[in-house]
Amino acid sequence: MYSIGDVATMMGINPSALRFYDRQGLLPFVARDKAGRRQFSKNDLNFIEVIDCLKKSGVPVKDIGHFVQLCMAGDSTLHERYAYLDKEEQMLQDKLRETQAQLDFLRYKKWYYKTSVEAGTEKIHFAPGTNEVDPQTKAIYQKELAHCQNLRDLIDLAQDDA
Amino acid sequence: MYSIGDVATMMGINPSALRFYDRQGLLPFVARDKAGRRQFSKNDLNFIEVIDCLKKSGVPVKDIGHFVQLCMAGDSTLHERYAYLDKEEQMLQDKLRETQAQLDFLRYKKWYYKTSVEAGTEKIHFAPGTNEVDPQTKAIYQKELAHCQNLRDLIDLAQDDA
DNA sequence: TGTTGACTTAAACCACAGTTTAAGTCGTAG
DNA sequence: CTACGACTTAAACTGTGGTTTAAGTCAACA
Repeated sequence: MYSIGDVATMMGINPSALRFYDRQGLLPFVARDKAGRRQFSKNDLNFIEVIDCLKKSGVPVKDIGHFVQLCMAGDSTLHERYAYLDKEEQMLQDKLRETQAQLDFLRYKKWYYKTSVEAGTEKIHFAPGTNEVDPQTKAIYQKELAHCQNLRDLIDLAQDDA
Repeated sequence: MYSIGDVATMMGINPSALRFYDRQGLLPFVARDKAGRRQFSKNDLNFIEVIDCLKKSGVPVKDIGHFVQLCMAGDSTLHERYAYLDKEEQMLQDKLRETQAQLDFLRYKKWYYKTSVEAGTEKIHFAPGTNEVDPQTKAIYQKELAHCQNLRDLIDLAQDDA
């Protein structure tokens, strides 16, 4: 059995946060000693691992509470629990794709600034006679990207960025 | 030139959110017409694309404001802007790895529930004579994962999950 | 020449996810 | 036996990221 402080240390979660989760119905399984102190079992830690994973995946506290309720209800909710995790898997896969898209865009801008730094001015990307970025700039990057061997050569500034 | 409503529609951002970003100093470059209405240029949309990317990457509004200030300051900040995006690239790469780790864990739990549903009870994963998950359960999954051809066969329930 | 509809502002309001505070209860080590 | 540290609660507070409201301005169209 572990105290709330033990769990907080082991899981890297603030004790106040654990009490907050308890208040929100995420920890209905946690036992208490005679003095009313929370006593976490080894199995409780498995639960908290799931809760922590869902939390880090961006699932709202109240939704996690719903899942915990299903867990408390026994074998009749097994299918529903599976379906819930299946949905979350899809969410995470989407999130992974989105993050990748943001990374791709960020790398384009890194290239934009790498080449600007090398040229000493951002103007190399402006449409002639304006202070606006040439609409073709991104297409140029994408062409270079398609032809390049090593992404790092394309977007990383040599050494001196430290 | 585009109105705030045009931009909101094109970028999929609430007009109120755009005004909020402006108040927070994220849109100092936006022009106004005689009546005080915001007029967004094509180049402003490039900026908003960057802001939107950073926002979706989880960068706090005030940090984005700092980056925008650098952009306003001209060529002398090119290197700093590059370094900023380089740091954000690392952040996003870390985030990608974290999300992948959460996905891996979620898939373990999907397997846990798939096999439980197939058995009709969660008890197949409990240590004998207890109501606690056997500490070896995850190791069993990882062994099966290492040997399996197709992840979907391992963790997806046949058809009827619809 | 109204009267829409889209815009403007400041200020109030909201949800979410905790964190902090204040007051109190235990168990144990000196 | 008392003092300390770790725990308990309810309630107040915080920060972030907006959204909503109220009151007003303006351009264009019937």
